[in-house]
Amino acid sequence: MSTPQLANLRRIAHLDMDAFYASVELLRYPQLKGLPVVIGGGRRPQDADLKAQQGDRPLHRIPLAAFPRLQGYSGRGVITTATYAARQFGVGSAMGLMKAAKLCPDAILLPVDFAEYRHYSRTFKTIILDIAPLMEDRGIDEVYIDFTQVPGGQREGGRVLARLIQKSIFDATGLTCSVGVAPNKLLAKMASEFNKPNGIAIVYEDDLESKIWPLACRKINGIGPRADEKLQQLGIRTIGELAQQDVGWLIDHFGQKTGAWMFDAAHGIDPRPLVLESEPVSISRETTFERDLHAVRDKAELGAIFTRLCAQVAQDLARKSYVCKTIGIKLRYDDFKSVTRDVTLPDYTADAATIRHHAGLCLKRVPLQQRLRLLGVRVGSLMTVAEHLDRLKHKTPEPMHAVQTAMDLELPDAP
DNA sequence: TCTGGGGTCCTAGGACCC
DNA sequence: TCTGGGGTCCTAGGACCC
Repeated sequence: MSTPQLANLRRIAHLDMDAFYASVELLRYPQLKGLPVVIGGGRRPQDADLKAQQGDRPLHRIPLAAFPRLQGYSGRGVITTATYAARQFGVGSAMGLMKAAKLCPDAILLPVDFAEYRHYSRTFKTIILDIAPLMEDRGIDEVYIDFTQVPGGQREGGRVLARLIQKSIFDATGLTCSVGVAPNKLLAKMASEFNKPNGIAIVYEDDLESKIWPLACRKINGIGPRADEKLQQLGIRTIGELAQQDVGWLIDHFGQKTGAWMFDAAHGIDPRPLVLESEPVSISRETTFERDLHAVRDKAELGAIFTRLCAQVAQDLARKSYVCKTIGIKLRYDDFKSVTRDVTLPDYTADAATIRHHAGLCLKRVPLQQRLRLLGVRVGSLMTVAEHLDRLKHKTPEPMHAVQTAMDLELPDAP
């Protein structure tokens, strides 16, 4: 059979699990189906015990009068996710618990259980990889998938394969997801929002004007609240309006890189390939205190937290088999302003005491009169332990400029 | 009753080198 | 002595995303 091979259209899918955390919780507490449920809250040491005791019974309702203090919440928690029933009330992620309680007093609050979500995350990604091997991991509940060369990936513009993946995930987990399929990641990401939940949307190049241009600029992945506000001040609200602008004018207002990118994005152009694997750039731990702390008056408490954060970072490095060369801190004052300080060492390390020492020196470089609400420890300039050992073994005293200098010095002797 | 935690990438200035 | 230009690394801050 020598059927002429039709040129395959590039078909990129974006898959987004629907209300992921909440849906996982509904698997555990099916009696909450249809009710407004929010996931989030502060850290509560007793949550694990509560969960064990209560079994499949729902936990707390907010606000229950004196919520949150009586229930042990710090009052500083935010909503991580909400069921669609809760979203009807205007409750959404990143919202403070107190505000959520006002908007939807009958919502049921569940504490987050990352171990459980990670389990389901691994499960659905494994299912996808079995069907379509080119997948970019975009976090716990999102992926991009290249449909282009997958058998059936071109049928109905990708709809058939999207349906197969949806069904496979649902059959294995009971979870639903939404899929957008388009010529590139940018458009696929937008398309996956079109028919939520449990929807599929197919976008072709020719759909740009009808399906993309009417959308708000904010729908472009990469245009956040700040850029959106600036665009609005310039009188630009929709992607279509953005597309009408002169690229030079956009560059004047947003800089070379961002301006040119915005112009391309508004025209549906996105050349980014899928990133199938990547190495971490940094590892960090941070915590918001139950109450604002003062560097002097709460020295002991702060010191203990600081040391614990460093130990956690060191543990993370060890668990992931990395060493680091840059050590830094982040703190947030009671007025919510943040500062960072970091230092790059001559040698790599993964040692908790070393991290604690240099993080401590960083802390000394920062004003500490004001109360603090958050402290964080971060390490960067990472290298895998394997590569680090390898370099030590081969004694490559890396600095390339030194090598270059040596070569330069030899040049006059060359024939 | 303000605003979590874990990341990535970009910008911009200064140091330092060629 | 002055001028210039490119490149890399380091540091601080900020936008954005999940």
